[in-house]
Amino acid sequence: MLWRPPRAAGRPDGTRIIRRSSRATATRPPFRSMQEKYNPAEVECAARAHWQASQSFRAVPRPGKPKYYCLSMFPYPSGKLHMGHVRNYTIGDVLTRWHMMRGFNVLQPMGWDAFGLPAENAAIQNSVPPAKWTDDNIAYMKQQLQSLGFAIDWTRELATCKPDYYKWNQWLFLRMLEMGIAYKKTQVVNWDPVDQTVLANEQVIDGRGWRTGALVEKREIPGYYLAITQYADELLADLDKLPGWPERVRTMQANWIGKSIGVRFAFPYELDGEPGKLWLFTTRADTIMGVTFCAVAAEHPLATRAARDNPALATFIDECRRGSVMEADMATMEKKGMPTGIFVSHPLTGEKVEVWVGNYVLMSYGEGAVMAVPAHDERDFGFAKKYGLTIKQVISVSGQAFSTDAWQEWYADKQSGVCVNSGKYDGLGYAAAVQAIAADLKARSLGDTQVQWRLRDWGVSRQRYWGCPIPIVHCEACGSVPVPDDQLPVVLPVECVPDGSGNPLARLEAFLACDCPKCGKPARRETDTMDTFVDSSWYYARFASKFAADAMVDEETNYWMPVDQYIGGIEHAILHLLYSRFWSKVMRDLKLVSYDEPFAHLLTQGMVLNHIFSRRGEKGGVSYFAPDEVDLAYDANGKVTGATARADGQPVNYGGIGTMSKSKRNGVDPQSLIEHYGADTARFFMMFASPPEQTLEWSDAGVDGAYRFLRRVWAFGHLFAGEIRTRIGARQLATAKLGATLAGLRREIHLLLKQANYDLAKQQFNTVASAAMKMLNALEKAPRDSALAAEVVEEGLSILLRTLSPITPHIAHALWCELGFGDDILAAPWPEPLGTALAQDEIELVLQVNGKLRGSLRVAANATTAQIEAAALASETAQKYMEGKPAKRWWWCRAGWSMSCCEP
RNA sequence: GCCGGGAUGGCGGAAUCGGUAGACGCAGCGGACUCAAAAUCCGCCGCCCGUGAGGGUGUGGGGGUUCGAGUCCCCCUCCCGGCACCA
Repeated sequence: MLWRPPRAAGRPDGTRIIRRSSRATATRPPFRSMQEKYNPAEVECAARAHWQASQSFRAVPRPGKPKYYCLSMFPYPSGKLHMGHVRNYTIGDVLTRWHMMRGFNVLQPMGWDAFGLPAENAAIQNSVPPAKWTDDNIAYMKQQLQSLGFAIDWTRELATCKPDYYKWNQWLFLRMLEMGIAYKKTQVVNWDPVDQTVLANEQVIDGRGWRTGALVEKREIPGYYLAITQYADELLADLDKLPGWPERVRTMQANWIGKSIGVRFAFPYELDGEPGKLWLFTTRADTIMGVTFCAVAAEHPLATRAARDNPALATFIDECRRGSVMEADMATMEKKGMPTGIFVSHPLTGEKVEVWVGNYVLMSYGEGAVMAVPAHDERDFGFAKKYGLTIKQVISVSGQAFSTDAWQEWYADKQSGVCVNSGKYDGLGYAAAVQAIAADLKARSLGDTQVQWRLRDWGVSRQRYWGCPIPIVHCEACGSVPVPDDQLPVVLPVECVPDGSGNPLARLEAFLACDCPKCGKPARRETDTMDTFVDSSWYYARFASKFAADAMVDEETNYWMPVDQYIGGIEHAILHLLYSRFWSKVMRDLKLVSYDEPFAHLLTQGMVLNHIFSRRGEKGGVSYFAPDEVDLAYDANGKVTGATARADGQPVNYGGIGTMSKSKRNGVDPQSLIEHYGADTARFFMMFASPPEQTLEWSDAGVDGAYRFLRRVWAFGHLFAGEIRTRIGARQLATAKLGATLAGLRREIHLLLKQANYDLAKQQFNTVASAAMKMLNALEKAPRDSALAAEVVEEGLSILLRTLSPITPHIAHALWCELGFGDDILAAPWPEPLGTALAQDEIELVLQVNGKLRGSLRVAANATTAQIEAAALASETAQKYMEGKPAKRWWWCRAGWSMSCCEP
């Protein structure tokens, strides 16, 4: 869809900015024709028309210019833009435009993460096909994005729900099957027994299905996995290749991958006359002599066997099946267990150890069994206390007394403990004990050291309709057969309307029926679709490519990739970013791309919050009030003392601050903001209110302040055009000697510019906005009575407009043209502070005595240390606070100012 | 529960390498302009004591290092993100 101005104002050719007054002033220079009042709608319309006409954001490879690929996480088309999007994309746009002005060849694309659950929920609610709902949302949100003036190359737009995109999900999945990376095994899912359907974790509320209220069960079904663990070593090691990522994200990923070296070993047993081995893994082999029981998962073969002739245990195992599969729930739920009556032998002592079934042991993790050392593991300790099991101390820390009464932190200490009650291992520390015990287990062929990863393989099968079909055909004779490349894509039918009771694909004969690619006989298609994280694992590479019909990516990808700056929410710190890194490495191993890591620099932006107001209803329910439906009362200090609903004047409760959400009614619609104030105000407030990585609190008053500032910028431009600019004669600023006032003003502007440039490099945009405000404050107070003064102001204004332009591009563009600085501010060079402007004759020093601030001192900028010390000692401050004693020590701090100190 | 992060006036936040805490903005208070209002402009604004000059105190709480700590170290509290099927 082509860009269309939302209103009729302005001309699409973009050659002139303001039309209304142009007839009366047609013969004057353009800067004299500008309107006195800031009219954001006109200004923004015209600026966008200019960018559209000159194809300003079309990105093509240009050898010889440094490239900059700036990518914001693409949105899920949920209906309309929310403030989080506005914030995310404004950050990206500021970086994009800043780099454009600094001579980079910039690519900033945009697209749609278009498969996912909300489309199915909307279908259930409104009986709209997910495809239609999604397409409508994309059209609306695209128009919203365009009205915000982002410097996006829309020729590269893509949506992951379109066959020309997801074909390549399927194609790469088939390559992964060939490589042995994709494979099939059972997975545990949430099962709603009433709707007979698999539920997502978010559809399980307090252990019940969201629609039916039925108790959710765990169910094992087959599914496809991607062996991300084959890349675990590289994913961990390559974190060191990402210095442009926040330290905390790298730490989170490293912990998630979770490399640990431990011991995998077995407890031998004999059951039903057959010998067997209970395998398990531990990182605390040094405590092996303290094992008093073992625990297995409810689905473990030993548990199943024991339940055969133990109805109580069978009931307990059944109970374990109910409940959520989420790790957070598993970790916080009450630990329960039951003995199986089966005993295994301790691999080193031969002692009999009983096997229990524990609801906290996961079959899908490790071997589905754990050794229990109640004395040195907090969870085992609680479990043993609850069921009266033996607690045997085998680690001691000198000076600490062990007691089974209560758990103490040091019981689990690896650093300072040594083995006790452990026979030949007594006295050994952690590392030595693990080594000795592993060697002994190996000698008995009952175990060995093993590297263990916390990271699990990525289950990609989803029993849902609105996703990318998994390209597999099920044939009675041939089994699961991959769809041949020349039959791709397997197209998802777009007319289905899910109703919440299972996947509609499973009932759609037109989709299901097919011929087996191998034997040609009638067969059935796989109805599972792929996790939507697959879609978002490689979209950045497609953006950088020419969208070829016959290739996943082409050569151009290697020009733009890796992404120089990736921007998105901190909530994606682990899964999306890890999956993308993994997918990139697979593509690299297939020689599709030439990079190891997809994202060179990462900026994780904080969430957008707003105030929450509520009132408890007569029946006990809580109703929420939107912030604009509430009046606040203040005390004399400006502190909020209460709130009342505008509708009825009755008090409402202030519920603090929280993420914007529909249910709390505290969301702010970007659309109304844009219509009311314009995109520049929205963008400026977003950048000014807090630094990108922190949460941002919404404030209507703050938005007003941003709007007020932009009006002042406009008014100053008008003043400059009418009064100041006419004073400028022969250009003399480069050579003239400025008086103290003008030199001070010029120095202030250049100092602010220096700070703004520093902060841009740090990606701290709130202080860039604040520097622009300070520049305007200085310019408004500036003398303007001479040609030289006018020239200083002109220079300052040109710096201000350029500093502002990445944040508020429309108004900066309009004023730049109107005031005669040039045709296109995007083509103007980014300003740099001048040494001559920053120089000063005198500097102010601060005096501290014993670390306390006591006074200040002005000295010549070129004064020597000795001169400054002499002046400091002679100062009133020294007389008063040093009581005539000589300074014992001096400290000199940062350049530009310093301080001194004496000790008593 | 585990992993990661955060806490500075009435509010959002600033303080670049351990060196003037509170820049900039919002809210509030006082004033100018106006018939009036809006808009705009000027001034004040951490807390306590003091008429004032000035003094003390202060960056979630407790301890420590240092001439000097919002910043570094240890302990604690509260809040937020993630926990593998929300995206």
